[in-house]
Amino acid sequence: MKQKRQLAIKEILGQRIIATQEELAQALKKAGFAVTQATLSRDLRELGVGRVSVPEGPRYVLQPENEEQKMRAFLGYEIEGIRANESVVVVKTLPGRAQGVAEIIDNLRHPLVLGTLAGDNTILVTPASVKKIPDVMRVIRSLMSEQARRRPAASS
Amino acid sequence: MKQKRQLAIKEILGQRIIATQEELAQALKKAGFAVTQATLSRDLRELGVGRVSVPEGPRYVLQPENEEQKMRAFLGYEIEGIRANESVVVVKTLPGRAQGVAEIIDNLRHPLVLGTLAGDNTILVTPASVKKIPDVMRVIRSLMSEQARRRPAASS
DNA sequence: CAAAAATGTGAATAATTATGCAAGAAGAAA
DNA sequence: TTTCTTCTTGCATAATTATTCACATTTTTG
Repeated sequence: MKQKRQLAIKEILGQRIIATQEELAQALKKAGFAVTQATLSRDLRELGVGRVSVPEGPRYVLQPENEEQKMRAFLGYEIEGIRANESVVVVKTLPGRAQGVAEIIDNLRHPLVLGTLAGDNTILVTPASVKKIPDVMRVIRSLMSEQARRRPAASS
Repeated sequence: MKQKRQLAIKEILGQRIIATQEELAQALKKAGFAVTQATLSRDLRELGVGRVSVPEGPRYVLQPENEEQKMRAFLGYEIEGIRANESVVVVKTLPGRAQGVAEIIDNLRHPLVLGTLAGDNTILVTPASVKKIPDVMRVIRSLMSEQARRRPAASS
């Protein structure tokens, strides 16, 4: 039921203007989904729906999948490998993609990552501490995990 | 002062993660702007800043309203169709719009797209691999997604 | 200049959202 | 089936946001 309800939420938000979760609850009720505001709060979080205020008042909006999210969807393809020595982590990417991937890593603002330096197909990731290198590698790998089930990249 | 403060708000939101208006007030205070939550509520509305909840909790996000997105808003109208054979993807556009649309596709610098060649109303998109053709088509279709949503799909 | 209108703000509070907790449902394991 | 997890959800309430009211300041108008 949850899944269908969340689909219904997207449809409703795409159609009419919803200002509050209570209002959304009303609309859902008419569509055959009776839930409380608490559940909607959770649904909206899971859906990544945003709430923006405009002069006419607040309203919920489907967040347009932003550039970074789209980029992230392809990290699995772009990252060729992750290695490390005693002091830094090195990420190998497809040719010319290092800048883009580094950008995404930077934007994570992960406390364990001090910063990145990107060349053409290589990124140098500086960990907050050399002791955290395994953790940093895990973090970067986790970026690819979503894509793990897709077929491995085969180059032309 | 108000104008400078709102500029500062944008900067802060672009830099770090802000979960609440109180938190934003703190950050602003350090930047030399002492205001209350009430004022920030108004500022955020005027700025059109959004608040989205993610698994880690709520956070404020600058709503993307940039030029490219506006361009993309027209893509749905400009793209007439997307087809492919065993080796290339062909995008049909409105007369004279192929160059413009190809430009946008190029700017994606998507790893799965080697390059484009645009005529008057036809674009030839070369995929990184013929095996990736379905993915490439998906990518291009996703550019139109904003429009696709307006067409309410019948659902279960 | 004086009066009137518009603007900006804080304090208090109304409105709304997020969450801790507990309970029921649906599976998974034995 | 029984037991143990894992999900979902509602209730109550904590946390947060939006708004009303009052007041001060600035801007506009006559």
